[in-house]
Amino acid sequence: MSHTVGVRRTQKLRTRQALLDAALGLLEHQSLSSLGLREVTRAAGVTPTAFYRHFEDTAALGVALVEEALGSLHGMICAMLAETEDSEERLGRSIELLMRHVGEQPAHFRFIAREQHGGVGPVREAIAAQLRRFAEEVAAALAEEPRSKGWSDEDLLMLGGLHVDHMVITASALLEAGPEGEREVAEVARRRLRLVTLGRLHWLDDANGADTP
Amino acid sequence: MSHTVGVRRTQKLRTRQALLDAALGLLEHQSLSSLGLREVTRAAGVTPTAFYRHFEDTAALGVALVEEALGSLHGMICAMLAETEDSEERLGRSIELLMRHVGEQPAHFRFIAREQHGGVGPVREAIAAQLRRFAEEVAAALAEEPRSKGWSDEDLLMLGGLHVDHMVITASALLEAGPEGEREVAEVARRRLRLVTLGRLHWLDDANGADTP
DNA sequence: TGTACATCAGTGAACGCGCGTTCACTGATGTAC
DNA sequence: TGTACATCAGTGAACGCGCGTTCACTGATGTAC
Repeated sequence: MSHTVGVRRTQKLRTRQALLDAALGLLEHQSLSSLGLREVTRAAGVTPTAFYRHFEDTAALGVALVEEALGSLHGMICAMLAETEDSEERLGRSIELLMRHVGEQPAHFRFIAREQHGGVGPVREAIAAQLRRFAEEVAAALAEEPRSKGWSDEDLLMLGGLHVDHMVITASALLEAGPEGEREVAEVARRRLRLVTLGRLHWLDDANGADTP
Repeated sequence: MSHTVGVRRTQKLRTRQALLDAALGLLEHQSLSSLGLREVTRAAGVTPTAFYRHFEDTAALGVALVEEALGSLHGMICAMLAETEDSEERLGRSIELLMRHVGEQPAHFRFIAREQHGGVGPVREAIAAQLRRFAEEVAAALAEEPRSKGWSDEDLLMLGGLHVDHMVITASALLEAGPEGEREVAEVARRRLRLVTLGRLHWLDDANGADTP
């Protein structure tokens, strides 16, 4: 047992995680571009200099947080797709699923919503790239359904993106509303989703891309 | 001519405007929660202490910026409603209108998109209140249309909110895309809008609120 | 297994800097008579 | 119209503070023989 799976490596990862957790907590009430390095290390219980063993600066930490947060988002989307075959009832389920995930990982969703259009370029780009990937996954899942017959890849991607954007907006609205306003936000989100689904059903009736009167 | 419309008042307003303009410029590459008071006064060409003659702190300046930015947004929405009676063709026009406004006032749209979910509570609330008002205006305008017959106020508000959110998202995407990606973003936005409009046409066909199989 | 050396995560002191805020001030603008 | 006083937008010096970053360090963990 020359190295019991690397005590040093383990401890280093533990500290790194403490930094990420501390940062995520602090980001509940401010945005990344105002997050201080010393503030994070103080909350994590290490010296300021230790920070540099893990990240170049707070922007790099932000990018790492994107990876982490979108892990939970990805889990959420997979669960959504597994439960959903797009009937009205399951559509309601997907909102409930989102509510549960937001309740369990509020900080992750808040971080994504806040930094999606935030002031730190690299983080914004990382989020955009991941959300695009999610939109593609949703589009691929939608393509499997019978009612997507005749749909172009382009239109499926458009629809996937619409669902992803709607998810982020709804998550943010749920966080903003708090427990008391939750049900109302969910109800409106459900109706929006129903509207989109109705549009989807009639997408091919119409001349589609045309601007006929 | 004891007071030629108030030289003092005029000059004060000029300085105030200089502070707002300077801040809006600086906010292109950062978010409000990291904007410094000295940074703003430096860019505006006054001493740091002069700031306090106009705003209590940078958060208050942010709230003032919301008022200003949403003036141009409001103009945009009125123009949209004036040109729009919801035919497919006019729907395309509304996107072009948005592109023009975003091109003319990029800083205002960027500010709203960035701070809508940003780290400064009072600003977030001010934006939310104004966007809700806009959603109501859009809902009221939609209510006037013949094809809104049978729609409940609740559903009209839901649709208005969907359009407002879509507008903000599209504006942000246009800014992110820059001149070269602009047309593609506009095309996707147009298709999303068409999907929503199709859903709207068939909203009452369906049992509406029901979860029938 | 035991020893001698290398690695490196985290420390603690020190630095220069820009921050937000206070204060007493100045001098142009406004007001009263 | 002219004069004497009040107002107040903007000044400039000063403050204490926390920031990001540097540096030489310590001592537990890892490695080679």
